[in-house]
Amino acid sequence: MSARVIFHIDINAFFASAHTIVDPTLKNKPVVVCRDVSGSVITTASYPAREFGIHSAMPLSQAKKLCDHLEVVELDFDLYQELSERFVEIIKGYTPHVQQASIDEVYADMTETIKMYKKPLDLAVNIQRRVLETLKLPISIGVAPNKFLAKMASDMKKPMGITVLRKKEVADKLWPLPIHEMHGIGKKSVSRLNNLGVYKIGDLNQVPFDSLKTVLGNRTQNFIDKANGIDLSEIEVYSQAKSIGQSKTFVNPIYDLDELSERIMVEVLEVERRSQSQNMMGKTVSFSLRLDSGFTASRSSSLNTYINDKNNIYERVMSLYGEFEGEGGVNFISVTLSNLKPKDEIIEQLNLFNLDKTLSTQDVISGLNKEIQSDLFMPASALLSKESK
DNA sequence: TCTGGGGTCCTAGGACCC
DNA sequence: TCTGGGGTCCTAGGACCC
Repeated sequence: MSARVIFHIDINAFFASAHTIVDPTLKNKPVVVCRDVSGSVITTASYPAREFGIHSAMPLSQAKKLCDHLEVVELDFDLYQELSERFVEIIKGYTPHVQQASIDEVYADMTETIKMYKKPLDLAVNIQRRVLETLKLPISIGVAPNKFLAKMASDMKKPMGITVLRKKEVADKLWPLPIHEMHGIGKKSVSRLNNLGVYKIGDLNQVPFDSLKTVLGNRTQNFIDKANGIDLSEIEVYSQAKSIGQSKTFVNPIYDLDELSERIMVEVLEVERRSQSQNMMGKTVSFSLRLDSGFTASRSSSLNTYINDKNNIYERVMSLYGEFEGEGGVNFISVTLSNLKPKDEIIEQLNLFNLDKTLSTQDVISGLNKEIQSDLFMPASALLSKESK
């Protein structure tokens, strides 16, 4: 197998950059994106803001102390979503092998595309220029033989960077990096790895495998491989959502059951709207909460059928909440539908099961057949009693 | 020091089946 | 009745990422 050419493309300071497009007067100014209320924290800081030492996750109050002429803009997810889609479309103009990794980054397999350019770097420059011209968004590009190295490369030069990372450069460019910069290693793992004497990525080669395994578990070999520039994972073009969830944090804890029920319904309605607009149905409903005591917990339950309507989701959620009712004020709630499947596939399966009954697809969809209707559309209360038998 | 909201993946125990 | 192994699904919690 010949070497692949993988690009990791990342929009720089995406949310802040997005608002600069809408309001060009923000250009080159210290801008932070977050809710402008006391106690909020910064989601994204523009590069000029970063020069003041401001960064994401910093409390807004602290940022204002560091920069007295700081511009604060509110989050606008519709704007980000639209720009994100247009960004992905541009990249898909270069290759069909594109994986969207998050709202502001993609992986793209450019192995074939790159043959049409004199120098590999020309392609990266071309993409960077096109995204800047058409969307006014600055991007950084990492070019490498696999996804992991491409991701690490794109992080090395920001904003508007292009970084090529070859496998033979791993010892020079990857090993000296602090272990926390390794994608997939977070705070908890960093301190535990430090205890083993692992401070830099290269140190993963210096510690016995069994010691590393106490921290990294089954992924130990995977991390060691990555530290040595090996990553065989594929670009996943057709990835569909695995869960759809909505959550809300309350400034003032909620004690009143009626009010809480309403707040829960708000999240349920959003989950319904999003799953229906994506034509997805789910088998598992999860509910989690945090009490003002700091107690957090989650409960989930799986049905033997797929749902995506508010009544079923809500009844399930409320029965999951029942366990915690009266335990104290509620600070945070989250409603998630998972075990998802496209509605088309569910209908197809139902048709297969019911071939001998000569059902038409329309019968199934409109729920004319009572048996199917009972499973797909019965209220949650009925499902509950049915399952508890 | 958990601030906020959207996710994914892993772990470990239990139930159940062959 | 116990011994032994393999696999899947469910559930709760945790780590991590953007």
